Amino acid sequence: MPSRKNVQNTRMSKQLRVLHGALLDIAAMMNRPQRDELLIRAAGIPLDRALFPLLVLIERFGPIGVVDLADRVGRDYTTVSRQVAKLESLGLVLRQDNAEDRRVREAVITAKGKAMTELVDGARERIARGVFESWEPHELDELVRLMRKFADAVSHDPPAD
Amino acid sequence: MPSRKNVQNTRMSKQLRVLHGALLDIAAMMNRPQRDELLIRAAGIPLDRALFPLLVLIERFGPIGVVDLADRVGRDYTTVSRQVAKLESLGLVLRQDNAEDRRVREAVITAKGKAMTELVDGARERIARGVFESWEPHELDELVRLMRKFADAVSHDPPAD
DNA sequence: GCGATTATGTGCATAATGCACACATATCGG
DNA sequence: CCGATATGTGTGCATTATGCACATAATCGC
Repeated sequence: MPSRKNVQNTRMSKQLRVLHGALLDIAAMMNRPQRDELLIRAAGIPLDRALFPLLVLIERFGPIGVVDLADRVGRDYTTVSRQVAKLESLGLVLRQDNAEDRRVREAVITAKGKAMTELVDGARERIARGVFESWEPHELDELVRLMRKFADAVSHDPPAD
Repeated sequence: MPSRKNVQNTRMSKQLRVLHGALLDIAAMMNRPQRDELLIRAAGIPLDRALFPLLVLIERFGPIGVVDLADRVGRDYTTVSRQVAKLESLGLVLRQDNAEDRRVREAVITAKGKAMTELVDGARERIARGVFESWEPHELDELVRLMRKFADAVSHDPPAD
C-alpha cells in the first residue's frame, strides 16, 4: 500500500508534466513569427533573430540593466550588452544611467521601439482573444490569477541548496 | 458612457498583459541554467546553446520531424536539421524514417539523451514542487486544467485571416 | 581603507543562422 | 494517370550571434 505522500507526489509529478507540456506549447506559439513581425522583417529592420525578444523584454520590464536581461534570456551578459547596443543604434531603445548604481546602464524602450512591439503584441492579443472569448469569465480570471501567483513564486526563489 | 463591450475589452486587455508578463517570468525561470544543466556543461557535452532546448522538445514530443521542431523553436528548418544531426552524432537522439511519409526524418530521444533531460526536469520539478506544495490542491488542479485548455486552443489555430 | 564582488564593454575564435539551391517524395488537379 | 506544384530534408556559403578571456569602474562588506 503506497504511503499517502508517495501517491500525492506521483500525482503532482503527472500534473507538472502536463503543465510543462502546456508551457512548451504556448512558448511555441510565441516563437512563431506573427504576421506583423513578418512585416517588420520585410521593412528591412533585422529584428527577427536575437534582437526582437530582447526588445519585448525591454518594453515590458524596462528600465532594465544588462545582467537582468541576460538572466532572463539565458545568454551571456556580454552578448546581451552588444545586442542592446544594436537596438540603441536602431533607435529602438535608449540607454540611461541608473541613479542608484553608477555602473548600471539601463535600457528603456523608445516610441519607435514600442511601435514595433505593439505590432506583435496586437497579433498575439488577437489570438488570445479568439481563445478566451469563448471561456467563462471566471476561468480567465482564475488562469490569470494563478499564473501570476506561480510567476511571482518562481521569480523570487533563491534556491537555498 | 463606454459601451459594455468596450469595458470588457479593456478588462481583457489588462488581463492578457498580466498573463503575458507571467509567461515571460516563467520563461525566464526556464531559461536560467539549472544547476544540473551546469553539470552537463561541465561534463564537456556542448549542449547549453541551441542544442539543449531541442533535446527537451524531442523528449517531450518525439518522434518529431525537422519542420515541426523548427516551427516550435522559431528557427529555420535547415538550422534545426543540422542541430538534430549533431544531437544524433552525440548519441542523444536517433533519426528514423516515418512510415506514413517517406520524406520525414523523425527524431526520437535515446536513453542517453533522456538521462540528460531528466537532470534538468528534476531540477525544475523541485522548484515547482517548492511552489505548489503550499498551494491548495484545487488551485494546482485548476491551473493545470486551464493551462492545458489554453495550450490546446493555441496549438490548433489556423488563423483564418 | 581595501580586497572581493559586481556591472558593463572589447577582442577573438567558434558556433549558429538563414538564404539559395538541390533532390526526393507527396499531393493536387486536369 | 501524369504533369505541376508543394513539402521535407540536406548542403554550401556568407553573415550574425555567442561565450570566454580580459579590462575598467563602481559597489559592498569587513
